[in-house]
Amino acid sequence: MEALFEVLAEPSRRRILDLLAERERPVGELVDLLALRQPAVSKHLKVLREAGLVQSRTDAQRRIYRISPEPLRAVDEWLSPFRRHWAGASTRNALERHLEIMEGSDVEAWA
Amino acid sequence: MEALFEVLAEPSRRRILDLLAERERPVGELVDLLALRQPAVSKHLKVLREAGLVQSRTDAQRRIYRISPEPLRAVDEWLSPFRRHWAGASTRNALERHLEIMEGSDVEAWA
DNA sequence: AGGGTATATACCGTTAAAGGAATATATCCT
DNA sequence: AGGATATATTCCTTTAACGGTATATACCCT
Repeated sequence: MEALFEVLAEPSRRRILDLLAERERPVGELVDLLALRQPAVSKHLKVLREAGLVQSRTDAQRRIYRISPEPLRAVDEWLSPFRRHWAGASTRNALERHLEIMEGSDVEAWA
Repeated sequence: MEALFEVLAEPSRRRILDLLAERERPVGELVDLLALRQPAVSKHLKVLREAGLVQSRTDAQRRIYRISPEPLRAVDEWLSPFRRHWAGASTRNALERHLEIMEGSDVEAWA
């Protein structure tokens, strides 16, 4: 597996990214922080590495992982077309409400 | 299934969202545009509905679907900690893109 | 009422991801 | 060299997502 969104679909992998966004960490530290055994963490790290989301460097027997967030730009870009839609009720401005009314949107009809 | 990122992990579901970001569409139109049978499309739409990512309204026998992108804000927010790491000049571009799209955004307020 | 169209649901088979235990690999230290 | 530590890999089992076919449901029209 290596499709970006599928890599991010795994909660533990997102958690690892969150933890590495704070600071770089060795595998053992991630094992302590996640409710997973070391092999599971190593496997998630492998997936993240192959997706280009993390990098590792060697420190004696340890591998120190750090974030490599470049690929996340793709997620940001994918969101772009939706940003224009998600001006929600609290943030939508008067003009938008006005236009919506003038277009005759039947809000009730939408489940 | 209903965890947001897992919903988005499915390529066909993202494609549906892309298509609905352009305009609302009935199920049959999505079936024509995707390389999937109608039941598969309906199932993806169900998942998207339960995730709050689409809404449907009835038009005779047809169901017209449209985007309901509020949940995607969570993805945008999840990305926040990583934007700090998108180093260099392009970070500024991403920020500008972001602000540019947000309605009523006041650039001063982001200083 | 009955046939046609549009969509949803039920059921099934296939496939793959995820985690654990065991083991391999690499490095350190004495 | 040999043992200890840290991480990666292999193998196995379980679980669930996905797509297909068949069928149910809803609405239209004559």
